[in-house]
Amino acid sequence: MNGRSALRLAKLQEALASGGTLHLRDAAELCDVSEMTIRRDLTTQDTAISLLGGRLVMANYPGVTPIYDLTEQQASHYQAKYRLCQRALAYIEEGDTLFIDCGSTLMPLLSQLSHFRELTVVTYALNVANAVAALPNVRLVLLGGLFYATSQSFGSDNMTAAIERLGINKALISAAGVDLERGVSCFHFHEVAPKQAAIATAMQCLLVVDASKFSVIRPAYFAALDDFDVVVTDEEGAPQLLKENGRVVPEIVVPSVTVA
Amino acid sequence: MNGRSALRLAKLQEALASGGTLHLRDAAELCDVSEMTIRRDLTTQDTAISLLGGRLVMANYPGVTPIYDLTEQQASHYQAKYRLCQRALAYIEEGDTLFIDCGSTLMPLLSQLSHFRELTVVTYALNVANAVAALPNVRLVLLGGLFYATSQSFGSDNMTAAIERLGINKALISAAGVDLERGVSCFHFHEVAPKQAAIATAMQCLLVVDASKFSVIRPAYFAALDDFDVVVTDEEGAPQLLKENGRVVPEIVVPSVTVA
DNA sequence: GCTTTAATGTTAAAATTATAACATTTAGTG
DNA sequence: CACTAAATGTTATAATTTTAACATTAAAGC
Repeated sequence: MNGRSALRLAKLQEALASGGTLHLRDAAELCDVSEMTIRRDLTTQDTAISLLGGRLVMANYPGVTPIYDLTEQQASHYQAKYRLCQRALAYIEEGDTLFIDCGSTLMPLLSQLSHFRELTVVTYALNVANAVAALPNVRLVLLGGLFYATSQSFGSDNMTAAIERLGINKALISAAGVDLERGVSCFHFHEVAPKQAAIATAMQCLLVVDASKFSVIRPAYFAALDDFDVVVTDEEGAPQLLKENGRVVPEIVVPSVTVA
Repeated sequence: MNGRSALRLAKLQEALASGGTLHLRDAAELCDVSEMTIRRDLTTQDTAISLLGGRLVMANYPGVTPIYDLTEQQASHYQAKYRLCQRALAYIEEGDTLFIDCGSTLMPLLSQLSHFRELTVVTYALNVANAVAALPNVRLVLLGGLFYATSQSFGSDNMTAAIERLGINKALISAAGVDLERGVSCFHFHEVAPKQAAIATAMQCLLVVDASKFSVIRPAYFAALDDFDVVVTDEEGAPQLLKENGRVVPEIVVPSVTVA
């Protein structure tokens, strides 16, 4: 290693600290060395900076795009999710006040909300908030508290009271497990209060889950299946699965597999 | 414009929502069109996605690297901000519970927090929360409410009560204006309650402002100058400016201009 | 169903970026 | 001060990305 190299990287890191990119040629000029030297600094030394298309960007830096490639699988997985949300979208109307649950299931829905004139979204998830914050037509209410990184969501002891004060119209709930006997469950206990409060206040409750969640039980049970008005899912078999044993289950919507 | 194009972009946006990059060739395959079409989508339509070195990355997305080029001036401007925060950093100690104000001033501080073993950060700003959420060693408490896009922060009527419940150790406050007579002010009224509550509860209050804020008055006054224990600023003239008229002002820290 | 236009695809050339090999400079050592 | 080794610079070449022009296909209107 090399002291001068480390100094150069520190300088560049400072310049990039609050975002933005710096062209390799400018970085070289800034440090008064050749482009090749900067290149070598980046490959030789251990740094938070990546070179992407001739530009230096912060990688693996808090809150900043990590530079890694999405695999094709990962990318195509979004397609399935996208279809699921497309169906849930049919239930959303102009002017609604929506409760959006945490997790990744409902994320594809959010960008679609830009097509409405005016909506309100209530959430306790950071990733949901970020997506909604970018939409000028959607009023965002974030329920704060202590941050739980695993679910990218917040928990607090007055979550229930905070939710009950809001005029939530429709609740879109996701889950990690759905079982006819035991009901609907998730991984984290701090999610129970907001989910239950939302289900209690909302006029209409939608459970949005892909079929892999059926017949699965997770640690934190939060609702019975018939607390929901609609179950939106993505596989043909799911309705039968739910209806067997002669049980009454809510309306089930399965997006047709043939989507353009 | 074109509906199909918008759909493709929404799809790609979803795929990129949680960070990472997607190669143009994979994006084309995912959408089942040619690379050229994706290229055109990105240049024709208004999108949060940028093409950088053949890879799609999120740009201008909350908490994610905005893709713009830093001019050499800008790059050195970050150095100034960084130095300002570097000085404020000297006041932070292991185990502190920090209140971090909204705005861009304190952002360079946040990445530095990774060097501590354990901290707690309380904030009502989305950009701050995003930066802190990425730090595994920092406990994050976000004070939620209605989102105000202009300041990337939340406002609610029980902000004061929520802050008083927390054991905040040190408050790092930023401002848009500082005036000897009128005191310290900001742009948005919803920021007043959290700032005041934090100043009231914290054991130590730091005002972190660059010198351009002096002798400036903004719509929402929230504190007097001597409500603070320390003023951290970045210009030699500032202390004199504050001390004239024989007024008592808090300890002032000016980062030395001579930094390697 | 024909015409027209918009959308998409294809190809080749230009520009840019990455890699590798070798030349030169600089710093340290006896 | 020469010698050595590390660091940096230079150049040429290869790979990739961007741009532009034109061909093809699909959609919309009459």
